[in-house]
Amino acid sequence: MRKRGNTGAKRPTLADVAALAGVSAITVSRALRDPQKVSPQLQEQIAHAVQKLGYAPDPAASALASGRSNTIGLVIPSLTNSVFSEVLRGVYDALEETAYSAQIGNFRYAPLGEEKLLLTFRSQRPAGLIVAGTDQTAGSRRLLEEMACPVVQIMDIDPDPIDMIVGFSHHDAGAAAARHLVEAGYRRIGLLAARMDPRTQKRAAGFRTAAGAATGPEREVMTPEASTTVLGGHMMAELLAKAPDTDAIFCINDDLAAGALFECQRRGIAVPERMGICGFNDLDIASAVNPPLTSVFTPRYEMGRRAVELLLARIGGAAEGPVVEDIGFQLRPRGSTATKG
Amino acid sequence: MRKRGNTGAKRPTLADVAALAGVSAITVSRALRDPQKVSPQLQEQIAHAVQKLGYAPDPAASALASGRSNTIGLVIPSLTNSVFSEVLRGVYDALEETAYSAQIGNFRYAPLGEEKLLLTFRSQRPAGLIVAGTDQTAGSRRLLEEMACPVVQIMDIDPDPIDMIVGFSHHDAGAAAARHLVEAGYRRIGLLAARMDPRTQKRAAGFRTAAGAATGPEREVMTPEASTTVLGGHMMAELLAKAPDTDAIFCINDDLAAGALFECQRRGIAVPERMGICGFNDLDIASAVNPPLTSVFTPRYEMGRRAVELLLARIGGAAEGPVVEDIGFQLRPRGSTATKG
DNA sequence: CTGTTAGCGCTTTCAT
DNA sequence: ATGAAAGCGCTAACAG
Repeated sequence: MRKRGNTGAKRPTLADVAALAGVSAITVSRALRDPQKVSPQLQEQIAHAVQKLGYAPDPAASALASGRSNTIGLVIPSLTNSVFSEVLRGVYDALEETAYSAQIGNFRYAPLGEEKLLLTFRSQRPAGLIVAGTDQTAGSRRLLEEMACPVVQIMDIDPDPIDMIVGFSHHDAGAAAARHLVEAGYRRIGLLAARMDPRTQKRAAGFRTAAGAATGPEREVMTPEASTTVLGGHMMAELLAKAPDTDAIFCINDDLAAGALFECQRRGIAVPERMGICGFNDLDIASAVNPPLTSVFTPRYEMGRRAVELLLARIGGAAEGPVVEDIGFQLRPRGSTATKG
Repeated sequence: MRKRGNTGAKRPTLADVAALAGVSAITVSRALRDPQKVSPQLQEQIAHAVQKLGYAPDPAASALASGRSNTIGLVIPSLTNSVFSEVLRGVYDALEETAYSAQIGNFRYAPLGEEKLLLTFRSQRPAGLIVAGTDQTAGSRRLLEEMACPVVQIMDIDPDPIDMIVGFSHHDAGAAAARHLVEAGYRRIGLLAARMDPRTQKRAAGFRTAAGAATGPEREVMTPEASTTVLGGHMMAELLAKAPDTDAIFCINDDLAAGALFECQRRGIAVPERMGICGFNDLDIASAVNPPLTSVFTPRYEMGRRAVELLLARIGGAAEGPVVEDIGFQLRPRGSTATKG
């Protein structure tokens, strides 16, 4: 067995490229970062030398010398949640072909995890930061305010962002779901909520406000557990045990909603006639089941993309000052809440 | 509005800590990286100074000086695929509390994307690399072989790994599904496959071999599209159109399988009596639907964890030499293939 | 166990 | 438009 690893040949440096191109290192550096500052003549020679040597800049050296990295930090509470994987996709897509790359920090909903991550990120001198939500701890908020780079909050909206924000109102979204169910004729509406993070709570609060007398604490089933489809089934069962006359439910996300639907099928409870179901996020599964689930679409991919765009604009010199973008949501009525009787 | 960013106060450096603790910089460096090399006395003073100044090491400077970073690179073809998000979770969990952090490279199934990513990673001098699959291009394979760090391939198994490998045989897994369906009494078995990556193809090949005369090309529906539950429904419809007498299907993953089940429900096709369904991966959805779906469980989270463990062991000095770990899979029979009549 | 000396590869002045 | 010198913050190698 051959020994692994590039034991010989040191990787080429700027100096090597410079020597081969017959210029100085700094000229190569410029040609690579800001080509217009170098004559076309030299650009050509340099490009040739880079090509020939297979030169790739050392990001560590660059970061050290310049005091900033090409990293965009992304701070999220979960990796598995499909909501965040869509955001991630948007972020990565928007970063494609730019000089920047993403670094994901996952604090797994740990109370002090976010602060710890921000400390780590700070030492990396990121070019920009994207953080989920508006409910940072005081410590996190201070860290973010003092960060020497632009910051975008996503997933939620707030008139007083740390720096920039792009998201939507979870309160309004919950309220929209409630109004839809009431308009569809349901009068005893339950609530299924898992993973009680701040945004979940806001949706729940909006729902309660708008549903008014059509709902009540006796029709709520909540758990701190992460939501899964299986869990949705269990929670539906629990709700039916404690409030059997419930005629509709708002589920804080589509996994739960799908699970609730399956539980209804098992029990022979007709959806939407005997039980209306409204989910949240409009995942793929929502439109695939029978009947398809009414859900509230949220622009997750777009939020990721947009956050990066805002960052890049600011890095590129856009004026400082708060930016607040409400990206909206969209109630999508489907068979699971088709007007009652 | 206050100007954002830490405009004043430069961040403290090793030298600042050293001065405050009354020692030299290198001693601080050692105390932080390898405490046993420093007397308890000085450790204390240094810890105190670090605390007081809020010192955090600069990873760029460290990487530049030492010639290696604390980054573990992860090269995967997709971020949205729930299979990879579980792997990610395993990787992040295993990295927790270590000095290393993950850097995700997503090449989105682009033909030359992987090579491009590896080039980028190489310039970062990663501490280790995790790559999905065994079907690298010749260029990627060469890059990986020459990488000056340990490399783990995951998701698949191969007797001749680049360096280390942990995964399972997709061929065998596909074969196991086929045998199960045949043993359950099905005789005209179809195949639904999307996103035809190398592992998908191996599962399909294993399925065909083991199903023998119980399947055939006329019962296969394939597409390069990414698989979704909605797509599973469409593909089921297509299969029923071209081979109406099909009595069971193997779906290359659970999203497809769930979609196929829903399509059967829409058409009043009884599962498992008139149509058996076997999925793949054993996602949460598989056990939540009605009837629950037979599926092949794959240890995705565990693969992510184990890959990191192998890397850390090697970094920590474990002997060189190929490592091949077959982590297995597990057929989980459920209602959707309950023995036929 | 602790310190000194050099330098990692790049970018920032400041000249020319 | 190009270059020379200096140094970013840390660690390797060698002393003591």
